[in-house]
Amino acid sequence: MDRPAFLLSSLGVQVANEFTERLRPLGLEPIEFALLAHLESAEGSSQQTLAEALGVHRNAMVGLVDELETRGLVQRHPHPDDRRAKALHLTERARELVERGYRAADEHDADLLSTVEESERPQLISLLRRVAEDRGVSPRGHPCLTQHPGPVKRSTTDRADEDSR
Amino acid sequence: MDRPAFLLSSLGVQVANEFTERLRPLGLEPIEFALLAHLESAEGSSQQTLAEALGVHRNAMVGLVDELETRGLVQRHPHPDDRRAKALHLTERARELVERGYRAADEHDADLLSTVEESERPQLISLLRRVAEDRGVSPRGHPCLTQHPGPVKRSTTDRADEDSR
DNA sequence: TATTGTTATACTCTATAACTATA
DNA sequence: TATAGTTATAGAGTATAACAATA
Repeated sequence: MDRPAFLLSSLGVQVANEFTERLRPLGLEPIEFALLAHLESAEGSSQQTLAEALGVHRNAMVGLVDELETRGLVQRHPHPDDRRAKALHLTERARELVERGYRAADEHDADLLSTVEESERPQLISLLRRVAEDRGVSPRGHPCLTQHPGPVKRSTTDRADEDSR
Repeated sequence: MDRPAFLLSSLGVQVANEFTERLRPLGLEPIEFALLAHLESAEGSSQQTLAEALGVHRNAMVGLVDELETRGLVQRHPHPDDRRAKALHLTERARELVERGYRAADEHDADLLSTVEESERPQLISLLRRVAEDRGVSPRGHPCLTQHPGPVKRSTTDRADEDSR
């Protein structure tokens, strides 16, 4: 099966699964790593803001933060500008985990490229980036694995014009 | 984010979602198309055999076949060699759908490659195939979208060596 | 009146076990 | 005793709606 679409999607799922496995020893799910990593460069964000950045619903963010707070990785502080909101902060332990997560990602990348000639790597990356940009790939996370596919616009009137059945 | 792993996984999920959308007008889910397409080249297979080929559990296969049978796309005949088994057969309508599905896949592939120079396409495909082969990507379907991730080997003793919490 | 965080509920999916009829 | 297909049930995950506090 040399179809580009087939290759890309099965390879993509495989790679996402591999990353999940590399994160497992750190005790992090991909969405949790994404949350912590994003928070690291936006310390003090509100849950709402973070939720939008990660593409999860604010209701789901509650449970996510609950879990990470229980594990001592994030803290909810009062938000300086808005008394309704919580300002999220990373703990020292979380910062270490994020660093280890990035290192895992580096190792993963190196492993992925190991079969590709050094000289071909820039081209592969540039081709992938070009295709991804062309399709407007959102720089979010791994919707597949993080199980936050977003509202699947399949409202009432859908399935209307299907021709089987 | 130019990490190969990140590019590959987000692009893969995107591409898989696009294919799902292209299949929608045919009234087929990816797993259903996979089932019909596979059956086309293995007419008369038992549910068990097909289930293994597609990477779904035999229990799940029942509902899948039920649905397709209701829609008049597959038929359960008595299996010539084994009275316990059902021999699955495609209807004429299903054959047309499979052809349209393949055509949708062709269009999708063409669209994917439209931003890539004609001269670069063979190399892109060969690179992807090389990486995929190196990782032992199973030639199955789109586990992500078909929602059949298989048993997630996360047995009792798992999560033992996690270091957070 | 709108927004932030929260909780509760309903819904969808899937994994498991158990049953039957055959082998 | 094992296997093919089936069914039922429980569990996980997610989406939706509704609420209190604040803007």
